[in-house]
Amino acid sequence: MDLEERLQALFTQALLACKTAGIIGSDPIPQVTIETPKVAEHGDFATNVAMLLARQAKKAPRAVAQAIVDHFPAKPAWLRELKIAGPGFINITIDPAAHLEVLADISEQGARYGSANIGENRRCQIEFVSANPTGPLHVGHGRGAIFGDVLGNLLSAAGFQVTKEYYVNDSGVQIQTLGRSVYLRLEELRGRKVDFPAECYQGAYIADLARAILSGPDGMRLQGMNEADQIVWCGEYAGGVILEEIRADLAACGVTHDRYFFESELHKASAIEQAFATLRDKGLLYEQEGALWFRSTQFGDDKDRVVRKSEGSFTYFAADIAYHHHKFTQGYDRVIDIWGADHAGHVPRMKAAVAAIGYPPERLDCVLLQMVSLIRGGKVVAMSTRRAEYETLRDLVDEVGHDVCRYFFLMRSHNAQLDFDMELATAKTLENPVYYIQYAYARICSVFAKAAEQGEEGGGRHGVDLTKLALPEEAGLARFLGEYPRVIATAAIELEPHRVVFYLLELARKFQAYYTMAKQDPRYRVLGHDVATTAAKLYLLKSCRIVLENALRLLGLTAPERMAKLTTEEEESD
RNA sequence: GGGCCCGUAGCUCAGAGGAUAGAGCAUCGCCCUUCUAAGGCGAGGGCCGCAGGUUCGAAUCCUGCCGGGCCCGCCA
Repeated sequence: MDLEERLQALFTQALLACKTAGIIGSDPIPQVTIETPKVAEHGDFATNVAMLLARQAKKAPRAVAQAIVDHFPAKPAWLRELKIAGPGFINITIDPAAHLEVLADISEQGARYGSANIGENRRCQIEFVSANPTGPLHVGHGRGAIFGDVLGNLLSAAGFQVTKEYYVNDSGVQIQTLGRSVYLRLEELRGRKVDFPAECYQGAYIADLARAILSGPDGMRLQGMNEADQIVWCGEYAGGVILEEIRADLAACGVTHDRYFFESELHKASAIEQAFATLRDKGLLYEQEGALWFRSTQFGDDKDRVVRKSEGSFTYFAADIAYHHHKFTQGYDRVIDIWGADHAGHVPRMKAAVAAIGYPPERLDCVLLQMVSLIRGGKVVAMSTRRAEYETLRDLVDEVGHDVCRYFFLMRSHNAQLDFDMELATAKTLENPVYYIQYAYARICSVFAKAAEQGEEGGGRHGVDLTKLALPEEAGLARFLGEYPRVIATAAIELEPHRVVFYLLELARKFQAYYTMAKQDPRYRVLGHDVATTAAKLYLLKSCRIVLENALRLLGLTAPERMAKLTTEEEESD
């Protein structure tokens, strides 16, 4: 139990005592929240519970606070002082050494430190990227890919059994169009003059594919097929090749899915018909103007949706219903879809579908990622999928590197639009927060290397004298390390990985500040003290290293033990 | 016209009922005999879009308005 939980328990006891004494009414006592004051003079912790109770107690908030303090259980040794302040806060001061206790937990739990059991081992599927295999991934997909990957790690750390899945639309119009696009380029190569239609994929990669087919073993065989068969073959072939390229691009930024689920599997298993049977039994399907409609308005959508077009084919949404039906029959307790903000309008219908097939819609979360703009030279790079004028994810990763790419996609709330500023990501590497964080980690490793060199012992679990960590920054650092599990828990509950990014940056800052103090004040040096002091300081550093490493791993960033010296801008101009 | 997201320092953004609103970048000043100065310390800079309301207390919750992004198909 950490300090906040212990304080919460003590205050709850005090409130019960007040209730027994008749000072506060018989209403259920409120949840005691322990917060961290922004100002140091307000103590280590504070609670506002007296102000919340003032109304029902019909007393001034400060009087209620006084009563709570009077009825407080016997103070444990680590609790120094309770002080009533301001409009009715109770400020709490604790023995700084108490903050250091967490170091033993960190040391003991190692890579597991920060994990929680919110998920209680429930199964959670998270679906992301799911781009149609009709062309390379662009930077917008990159955000979804890295966000999804890290959200998966986060939920895994929070105690869910996570499966990361990619839904592949390998049938339907888009693959037909892809096939036709490749086929037409093939015809061009064979010397036929063709009008390349606007709705076909314009990118140069289409012609590249056609060229590869023509010069490959299938080139001759295709000649013997009729046009329709050639188009089908081209679609399947190109889709397969492009999907492999997508897979490779994802791998280049450290994203792997546990499973690729193909839309064609749904068709093979007649999953759409089966899902429809369920809906039809409930009277949720009806025909109108030759099309088949799903009564999504019964579940809060603003209009009913077509699931089978009047020309007979299913809509994309029909397959989505079947797919989500499938997800839940697979035994997932929880399903998360990660979509671009342009799909916001799909959320009500998807939730409606989940409810209609008989699952509580809360079991589906749709996380919407706002749009990404790539900034070069202070200007937004115009992108057009239609004209195939866009920056690919692969080019971005190649240009800025794996870690910077991931960090930049993760550093914003999913509700905020993301400006991916290439100037910041590349040219100003010295101010880049990614390197700053990694440098903190490398510095710790370097101290340990030095310690080993000099034969100084430390970081061991036994016999560490924590009283040797008497500097205020040391208690502060330990305290901040102690907040890590809470950050993970909140981030997991809110589905907000960026909270971990901000925590990590702040931890790096706190460490760097502490470390640099040694330049002015030898007490801040880690090595070179008496054995017990050095051992204690190394023990603190070991904990910092564990938390940095755990957070970096969760975000999928590398934790380098040393960093190559980069050149500064002045040096470059020499 | 309707829906979703956003509006906070010069710029990019955290903070989502608490006390004196934060960080990075940019600007200015100071600090290297030492475990990596790729660093640290400090300063300036804010009607938290506007107007009402709820509350002991609002950047945070509610309503309206203004500005920006995305969407509103028997497309995917």
